[in-house]
Amino acid sequence: MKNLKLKAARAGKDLSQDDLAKAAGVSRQTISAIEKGDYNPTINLCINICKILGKTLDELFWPEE
Amino acid sequence: MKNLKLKAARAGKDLSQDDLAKAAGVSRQTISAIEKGDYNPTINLCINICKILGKTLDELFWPEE
DNA sequence: GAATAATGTCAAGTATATTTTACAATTAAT
DNA sequence: ATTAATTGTAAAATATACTTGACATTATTC
Repeated sequence: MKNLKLKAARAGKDLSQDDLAKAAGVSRQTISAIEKGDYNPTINLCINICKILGKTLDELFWPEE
Repeated sequence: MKNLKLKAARAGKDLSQDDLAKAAGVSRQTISAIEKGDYNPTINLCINICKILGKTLDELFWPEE
């Protein structure tokens, strides 16, 4: 399941995957994979991404029903 | 930094580390290490733990100031 | 106070998150 | 239509989450 909330939040800050990756200190592929939804990032990375995008864990990473 | 919120939530459900570990499908050492704070679990595991304990990511895993 | 349950911790192994490099596909700008 | 920027994706390597097994220590309970 894709993470569209992350994609939207990133777009809302006008950041490319590469911009966000650099800000979060990971590779672009990692951001791409998280948005694509086929993997399971660590919570510290999620927290880092949330802080950069001004969102909370629940807003970006809590699964829909 | 210890995760005391997790420890408290677990105690609130009267579960041992081993009980929670089994419910979450991980080893007791993993739960111990998360509570002790010296590592960085995956978000899927965090979500799983939250569901078992009836809490949200923000309640258990968002860092204090 | 002995026995049992719960927890801390360590070392060695396995699974998997993440990187690097690289190229193809799509979108936006000129 | 071309160029540049953004994104999808894949293979091989590296870092690290997580397991297993084992023992020590701290509560609990009898």
